Amino acid sequence: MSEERSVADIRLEKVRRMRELGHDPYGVERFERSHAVKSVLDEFEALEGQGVRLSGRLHSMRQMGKASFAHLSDGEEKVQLYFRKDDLGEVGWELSELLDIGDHVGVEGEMFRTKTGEKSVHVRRVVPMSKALQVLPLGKEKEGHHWYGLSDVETRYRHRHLDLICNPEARKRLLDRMRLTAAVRRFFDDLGYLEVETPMLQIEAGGAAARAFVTHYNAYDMDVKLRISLELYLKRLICGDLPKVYEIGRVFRNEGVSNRHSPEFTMLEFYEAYANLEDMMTRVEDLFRTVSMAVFGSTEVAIGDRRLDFARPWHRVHLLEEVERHTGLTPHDLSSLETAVVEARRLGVEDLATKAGGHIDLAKEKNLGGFIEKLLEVFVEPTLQDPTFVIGYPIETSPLAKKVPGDPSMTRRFEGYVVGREICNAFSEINDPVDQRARFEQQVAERARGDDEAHPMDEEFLFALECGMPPTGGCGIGIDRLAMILTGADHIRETILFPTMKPEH
RNA sequence: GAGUCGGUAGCUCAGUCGGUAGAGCAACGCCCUUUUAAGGCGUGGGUCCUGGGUUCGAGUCCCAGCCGACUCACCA
Repeated sequence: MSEERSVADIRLEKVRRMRELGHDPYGVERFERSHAVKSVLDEFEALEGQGVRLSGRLHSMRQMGKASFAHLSDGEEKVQLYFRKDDLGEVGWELSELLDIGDHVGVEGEMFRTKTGEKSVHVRRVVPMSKALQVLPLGKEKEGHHWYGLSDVETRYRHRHLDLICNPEARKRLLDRMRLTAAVRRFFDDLGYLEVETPMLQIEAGGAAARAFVTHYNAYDMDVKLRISLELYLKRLICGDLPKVYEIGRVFRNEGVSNRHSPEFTMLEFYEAYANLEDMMTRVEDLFRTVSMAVFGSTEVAIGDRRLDFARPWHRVHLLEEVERHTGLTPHDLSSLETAVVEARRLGVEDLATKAGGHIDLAKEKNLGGFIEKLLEVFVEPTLQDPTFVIGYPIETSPLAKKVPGDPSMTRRFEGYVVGREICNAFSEINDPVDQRARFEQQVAERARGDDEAHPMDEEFLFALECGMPPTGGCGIGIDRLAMILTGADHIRETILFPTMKPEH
């Protein structure tokens, strides 16, 4: 017995047999189809009895003597194929008998309905175009139930092609994400923005508070870092009198992973000269409306158990007012870390945080700005279900944003929230080189005190500012998270084709 | 980084008290010219994640490690 033959051996034998019959599946270079599968189903009434040419992958097979049935998928829809020995001739029939689930084929035949009413192709010619040497997790299904599939998430991420073949929901979500990116591009192109590309390898990675990946540049024998944001180079282009620029690109942050964090993720940043914070809000509102229309065909999107309508303007609230509303801490209480901690103790903020499902340890708070953002995160964020802009962020955590006139502790910065999740970060950019230098110096001092995520000094950027930058509004949006929210994904990896994974062994 | 849970056939999973490794789908052979979870008869298939240990005997118990999931911490 030859029971030790592997599936691959058996299928390679079938390839040899096909070649003996005069057809080399791997020799085929092209096959011109007349229709997409979806269109032969949609236009069936007009096509019934007409010849069609289709191509795709076999998802199921039912052989029954001198006839057989199969389902062909072109990635979008599936249609049934009907093979009959009498109609295919000896060679054609034998070729069809050598087919397996997973093979790519082209077929020629006419549309008809079977006894049970299924729209099908009565195949007159079959052209095998590649053989699946591996067993694919495909097979039988009926009315939503299926007797195959790939649910192990590790396998789905490591072998994403199998996920794309077998799991229509995963496939749709990933495709939606790609269409979303395309819609974002179209949005900015239509507004007259210029799409640019800036360096990924940098001597010092700046523009955000994060740890960078380090790699080595052999030619210059020096270590370089992978970018953690797009910000500083894009603003240097604003300084170069490119008044509207955007970039969609990968940034890298050497930090922990979670369902909302991937070490490499796709950032959108856009900058517009002579525009301010309020203009950026308008841009974000327009962007969400346009993108949801382009991807989902509606400005109304169901997210979890909520229906959001991006046709409506977003709520606008002020950070300190919201914090006061939820904690009782007044702007005056929050004028210094010391008084803030005293007042927070008096109000029992730690217990309130626990009740709200968060955690605050007053003894651990190091600076006022960080504490305020912590309060925002624990008490305010969960309440921001409808699209909302939170305006006015503390200066310590906003080293690239203009100060609020008359209030040197606050900046002209906002973040946008949807279903309690932060989705964008924007500000009126600092264009005063003296102010910017002072902010960097503050950051460098933080770094010296052990904060390895503080911004480094960037003399090149400062030089550009010194040459004159117009007033500018800027905004950053994490594309993966945007896709997560809009497609209802519970893990960021569901929106990334090939998420970072440790090697299997 | 910490805690909890998981890893058994190509896929989805079961495996009792420690006693010969199981099912469905997929695969292979035969029959079957409108089936659709096609059907009938038959067959093969395992590094039970890895390495140690306990035991007459380990998929099962113990220890260590690897990979993953979830929760938490940092971050967007």
